[in-house]
Amino acid sequence: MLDLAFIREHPDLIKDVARRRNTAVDVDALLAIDADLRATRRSAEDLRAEQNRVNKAIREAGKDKAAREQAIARGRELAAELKELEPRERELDAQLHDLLLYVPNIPDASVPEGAGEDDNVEIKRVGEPRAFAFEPLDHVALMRGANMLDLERGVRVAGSRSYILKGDAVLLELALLQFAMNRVTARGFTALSVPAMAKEFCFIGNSQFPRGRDQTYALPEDELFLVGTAEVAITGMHSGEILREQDLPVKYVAWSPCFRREAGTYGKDTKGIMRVHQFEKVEQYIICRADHEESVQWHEDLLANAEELVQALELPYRVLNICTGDLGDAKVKGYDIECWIPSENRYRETHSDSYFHDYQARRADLRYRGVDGTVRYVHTLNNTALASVRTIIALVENHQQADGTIRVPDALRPYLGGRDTLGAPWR
RNA sequence: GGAGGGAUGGCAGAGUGGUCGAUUGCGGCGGUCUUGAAAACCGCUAGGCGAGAGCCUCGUGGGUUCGAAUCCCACUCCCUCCGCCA
Repeated sequence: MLDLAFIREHPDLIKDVARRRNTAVDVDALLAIDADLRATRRSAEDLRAEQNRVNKAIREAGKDKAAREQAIARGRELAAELKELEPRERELDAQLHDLLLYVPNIPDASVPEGAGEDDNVEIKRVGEPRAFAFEPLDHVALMRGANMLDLERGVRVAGSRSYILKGDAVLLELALLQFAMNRVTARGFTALSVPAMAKEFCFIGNSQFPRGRDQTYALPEDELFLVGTAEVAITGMHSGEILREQDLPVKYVAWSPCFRREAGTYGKDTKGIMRVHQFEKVEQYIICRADHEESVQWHEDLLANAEELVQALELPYRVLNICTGDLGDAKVKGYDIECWIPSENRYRETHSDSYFHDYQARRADLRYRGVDGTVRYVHTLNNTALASVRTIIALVENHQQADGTIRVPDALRPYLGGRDTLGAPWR
C-alpha cells in the first residue's frame, strides 16, 4: 500500500507505474472517492466538534434546568444529522481502502522496463552447465529409476500436481532443508517454524490478497487459508506492532510447507514435479529501518546468501533482474535465481529475492519507533533460501551419474549421514 | 464440543454513563548529583487524520443515549475447568 497523500500528489506517476507493470487500477475513481470522503468527513467532524461543545455545556449547566434542556435539544439535532452522515463516511472509507489495496508499488529506477518474463535482464551467470559423457535423464526418469518418486499414486491421493517422494528423495529433501536452515542461521538469522495456515489479514498484509486470492487454498469453515510461503505468516506475526529501532534489523529464516493452487496454469509444466501444489521451503525475511540504502544493501545480502547455498550445492545458475511487467505489484525490485535444468536445456526459477520498502508494512501496520522517538513504517524484504522440489530436480539432474545414481555434493553429505551417493545403480 | 472468566498505552494494571485519551507502577528518553556508573530525585513519554482549529481510537463491528472505556447485541482472540485427541 502506498501513502494516500503520495497518491494524491502524484496521480500521473501512479497511472504510469500501473501501465508499466501491466496492472489495472482506477486512480481517478480512487481520487474521486478520496475527495468525497474528505468532504464528508469534514462535515461529520464539524458536527462532532459541536456535539462535544454541547456535551460540555450539558455537564456545566448543572442545576440550570432551562440551559440544560436547550443544550440537550441541540444535541438531539446533531445526533440525528450525524446518523445520516456517518454510514456514508464509513462506506466511502471502506471503498477507498479496497481500491488502495490495488495500487502497485513504485519500481526502483534500476528495474528494467519490459512487458513480461522475456524482458527480464540476466545480470550474472555462475557455473558451467555440465557436459555429460552419457545421455542424461530428466528428473522423472531418474527418480523413478532410483525408486525416489511415485507420481501416479500421489495423484491418486491428492489429484494433479501432487506427488509422493520415496526412499532417498525423502532423505534428500530433509537434508536440503536442514542444510539451508543451518547455513542461514549461521549468518545471524533466527530460525522460525511458522503456521502453514493464516488469517486473511496476513495475506492482505503481505499482498497475496486481494489480487492473488484465486491462487490460495481456502478453509472457509475456519476462515483460514493455506500459505503459499512462510512470508505470509512472518508479515502477519508482527502486524500492528511498533518495534524499537534498537531491535532492528530483525532477521528470520523460516521453514514451512507451501501450498499453491496454480490456477490457470493447466498447460504449463505438466511433466514431473516442477510445478506442484505443495512443497517445503526455507525462507529468509528481514525487517529493517525505513531507509532505501539499507533496503538495497539487505536485498543484495539476501541474494548473496542464496547464491552461497546454490554454489555449495554445485548447481549452475544465473541471476535475473525482474522487469517492470513481470514484477509483483508489491515489489520495488526483485531478483530471481534460476538453476540450470539439463533436461530442459535452460534455467528455471528456484529463488525470488525482493524488497518492498514500506509497502507491506503499511498493509500489515508494522512500524518502529526510532531512537529519536518518531514512529515510521519498517521496510521488509525476503528471499528464498531453498525450495524443496525445484532444488531436488536441479540437484538430481545435474549430479546424476551414468549408473543412475546421484552424486551428493560435499556440502550436503553431513546432512545425509556422510553418504556420497543416493540411489542404487540401475542403468 | 460444553461451562465460566477476561481483552485498556512498550509492559503491568486502575477506571462501571459526563470534567477520562484515561490514576498508578515498571520500562524508555532527558536532566540534577557523580571522575564515571549505580542509587536517589526532577521532568517528558500512546497512535492516527488534518495546514490549523479540531476530529478519531480503551479487542473488532453494530446498537442504546444529548453524551459510552463504562450499558446492550454479534464476532474475534486469550485464560480456567470438563470432554475428546497427536
